Amino acid sequence: MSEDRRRAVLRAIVEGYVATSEPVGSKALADASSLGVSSATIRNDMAALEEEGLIAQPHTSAGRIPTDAGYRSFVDNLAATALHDPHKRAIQTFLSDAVDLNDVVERSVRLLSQLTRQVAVVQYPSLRESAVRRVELVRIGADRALVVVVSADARVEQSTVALGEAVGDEEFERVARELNEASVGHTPAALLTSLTSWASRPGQVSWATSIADAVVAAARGGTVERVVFAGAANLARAGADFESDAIGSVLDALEEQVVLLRLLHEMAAEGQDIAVRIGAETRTDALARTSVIAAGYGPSGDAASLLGTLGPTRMDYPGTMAAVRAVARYLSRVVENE
Amino acid sequence: MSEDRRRAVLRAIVEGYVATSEPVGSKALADASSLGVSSATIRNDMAALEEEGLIAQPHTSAGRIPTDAGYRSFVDNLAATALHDPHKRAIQTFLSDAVDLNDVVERSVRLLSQLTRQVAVVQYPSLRESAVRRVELVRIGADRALVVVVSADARVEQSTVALGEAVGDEEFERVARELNEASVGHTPAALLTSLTSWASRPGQVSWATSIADAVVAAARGGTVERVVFAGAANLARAGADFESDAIGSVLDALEEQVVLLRLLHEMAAEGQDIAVRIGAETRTDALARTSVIAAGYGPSGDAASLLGTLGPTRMDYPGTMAAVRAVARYLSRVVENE
DNA sequence: ACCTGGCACTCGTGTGGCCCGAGTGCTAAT
DNA sequence: ATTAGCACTCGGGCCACACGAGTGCCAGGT
Repeated sequence: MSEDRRRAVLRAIVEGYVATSEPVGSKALADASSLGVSSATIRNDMAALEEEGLIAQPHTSAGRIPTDAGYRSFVDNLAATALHDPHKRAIQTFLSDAVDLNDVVERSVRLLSQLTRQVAVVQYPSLRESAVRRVELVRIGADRALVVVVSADARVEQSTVALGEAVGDEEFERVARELNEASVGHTPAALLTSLTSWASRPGQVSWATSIADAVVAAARGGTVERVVFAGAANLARAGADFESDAIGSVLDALEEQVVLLRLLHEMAAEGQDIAVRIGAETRTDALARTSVIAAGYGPSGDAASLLGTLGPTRMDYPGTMAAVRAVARYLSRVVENE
Repeated sequence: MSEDRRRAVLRAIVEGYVATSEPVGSKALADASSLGVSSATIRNDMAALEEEGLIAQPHTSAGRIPTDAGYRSFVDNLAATALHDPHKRAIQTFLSDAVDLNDVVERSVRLLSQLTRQVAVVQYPSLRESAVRRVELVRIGADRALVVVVSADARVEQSTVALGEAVGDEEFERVARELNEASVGHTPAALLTSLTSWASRPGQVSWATSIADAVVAAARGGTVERVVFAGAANLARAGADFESDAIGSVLDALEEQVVLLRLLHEMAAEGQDIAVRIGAETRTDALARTSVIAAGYGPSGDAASLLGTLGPTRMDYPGTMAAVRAVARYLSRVVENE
């Protein structure tokens, strides 16, 4: 009862079930697969695999399907698969046409959902450590101002501030100048101290604090975590794998962002180049029948943001992982050049 | 055979079917409803309604359900319904906490989807006619610049421009100053002429045209039409009304934006305060089994943007219409004050 | 002219019984 | 350790049947 063959049987079961979505039996395996043994032998192996909890049978007189643990074992014993060439080219052409960061993210998420035929998720690049390049103060009406913060990585964040009193032009200009002096070149962390001291300078205008707060918030703005997703339709298409109200729960979780972000963070913390959560491993009720595959991306080495896919546990893991890896790599490159 | 009673019967059928999602028969109507006639009479009316094409029976021995035309007639004969008080309050509290335009839109779409238990759609306010308030040019690297355009209605649009050559600081500053002089106060339309002449001024730097183009595009940027949606899960929940791959098509259409935008435009063109498209009236294959309810919103009188809901044709039209109307009204108010 | 009670008819759905075959586990032989 | 053979299980498909909801129509009443 060679250990190797048992792994091969498991792999064949996973692949068969993923391909047909029907439980696979020992006979079919013996006929179709390249393991040169009889169905009886395979049955013995299956019994062992079931003992280990890697496969299960839906009813007594049916074939076997992988359990979550079975998929896990399958994934862990997986050699990295190369992406198909046409897919590679698709990524290049798709992403190279993007005009700005939003567009890049938007395109990436669509692309990934098309490549994998799953729900794709891309977290906006988080720009924790980028310094402030410029702060602009623009008047709107007598007692309101628009704060625009441009960061070193070409992100623009904005917010409006109520000044609380009518302010004259010269004063406004002066404050704007001072504000720039106190802000430019600082990271969000440093900003906090430098602007607090600026705002509490003796004789400072009363609305300086509001402005300072707004600048700090805006500079941090890039840190506000957002995810975009695409391909929700693919969930519905894989309908056979869910009862229809389960689809609803999954969609809810997607819109809920928070849940998904927490999960992505946990996965990032594991520190591999690509992370896979299968079924209950997501530790999220709504996602109990789904798997999430995620990879980090970002400027060289610093994979601070995440992207990935979500789909039924019965999915093509090697192919999806290859696509996620590839898109993450290309996206890193694009972000770096921006 | 009074015309009035026939309308009442139709209304009762619609309401019954919407409530129970089961075909309603003559007996049930006679018992439950307040029309004081026997089931036989109702049967006659039903036969007439069926003749008119307003109702149909799924099989011979079943009750009747409304056709698209039946819903249409029902909606057309509808008096405006008031919104429930708790809902009214929900709208107020929900929207008054918003911090900026993005947030307002985001909150609105979620709110609307919760109120109606349908998919909600909000088009970003289109700001065609707002003048440029300020243009900022920021350097990124030696030969790239970030163009930030702030418009009078406090929108910020940005894009990056390749300059094509390394540019010195003083020159850069000078161009930035000139650019502002030539831009500020102009509407996008006026910008086009003023910036073209500026860029073709004798002795002008070679990259002036690229910059000018970027500014014009950014100023127009508010016109880029985008819709956001929320509540896709509600579609899945109403699963009984769709085969599961129909849900997929609808989700595709939602992500496809273009289709939806075209539809919303058509509806806006009809010029009522609220527009309803039922089933095939959407003239979109993917939406053949759904209805769309849309209303315009925007600064007083100028209802230039749209918002609405989308759901199965079997929906609560009066309630949904009331919610759409209410959110449109509140959103108009908010946008006006911004 | 309109409404109503009655009655025959249709047909979709739910139920129970049946068989078939895929797939298994076990055992004995190689 | 592998294989062939065999008895066994059980889910799904099929058929027949009865039930009942709902209809259409007609004749009689107001």
